[in-house]
Amino acid sequence: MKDLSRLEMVLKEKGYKLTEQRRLIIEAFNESPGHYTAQEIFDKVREKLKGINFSTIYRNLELLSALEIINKLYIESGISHYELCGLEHHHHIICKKCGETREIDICPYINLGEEQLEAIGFKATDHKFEIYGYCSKCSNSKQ
Amino acid sequence: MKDLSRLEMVLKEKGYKLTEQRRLIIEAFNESPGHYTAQEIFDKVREKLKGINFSTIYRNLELLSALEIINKLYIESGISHYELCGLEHHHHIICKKCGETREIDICPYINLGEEQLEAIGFKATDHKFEIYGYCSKCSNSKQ
DNA sequence: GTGGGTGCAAAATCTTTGCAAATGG
DNA sequence: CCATTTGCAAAGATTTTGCACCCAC
Repeated sequence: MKDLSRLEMVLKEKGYKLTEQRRLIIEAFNESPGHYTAQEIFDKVREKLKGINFSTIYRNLELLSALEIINKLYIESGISHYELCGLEHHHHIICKKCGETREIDICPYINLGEEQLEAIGFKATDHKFEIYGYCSKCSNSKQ
Repeated sequence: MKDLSRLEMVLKEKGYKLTEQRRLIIEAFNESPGHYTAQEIFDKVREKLKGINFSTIYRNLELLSALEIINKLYIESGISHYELCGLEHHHHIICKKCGETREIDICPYINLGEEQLEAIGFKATDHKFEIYGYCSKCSNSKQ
């Protein structure tokens, strides 16, 4: 369990308040590492605070992304996923058939020459690497 | 301009028909390389076939993705983008402030050891690499 | 107290689906 | 011909917004 002091600090610093709802949203992420949709976070938080509203979830996921407390991922289809920042850095492999997503700890960014980015004045802060294919279950029964 | 023979073949092979709508969708991609939203493709095609319907666009973008004629990208927020397959292989850098997307020809996959994938029986077919950060315009005026 | 935050309801946006009519092979 | 495809209309899913009330500071 990650402590909440950093969260409190970042919020206060920028003039945001530490509400019950915000604490519970972070808590939801803390309880099990991984990436979740807004819906999943909503469900988790509602177990503890039944009155919570969907718009509160969205507003805060957006805020927490802007504050770089969580990361917004665009893994699948049209649904945004979110994960806590500062987890061990990882990427994803995604099965094109069954949709299963797994984490891998290969990170190609390390070996990357950044000359091309520097040349155009781009300041990289973050990156995403995803490998698509067929998992062991699906590559056998592949159509 | 890419010729359409490959498209025709792939469609026929699987029992799909080469309709005016499908030709125009591919034509829209061919006219200028890049990644487009369903809306953008709809607008482009409608210039030539005013009766075309949005659901036709979506159904065919989905079909063409499944046939690996186009690629579905999840670059920004909740909006799917599509691009022709078989363009020179490239990846994207995306400005977190203004949303500008540029192509880069860095590909980290080449240097990648695949042992970890082989170990779990994952057959990779495809990958995506995206770098987020601030473009030269935005990194100056960054808040 | 006061400005930011929340719940609620409603709308906006993006995408999918069912069905009858049209059409490509 | 006839299975596939389309247009249309409607619904579904996800996300955003306006507003009155509430609460953390």
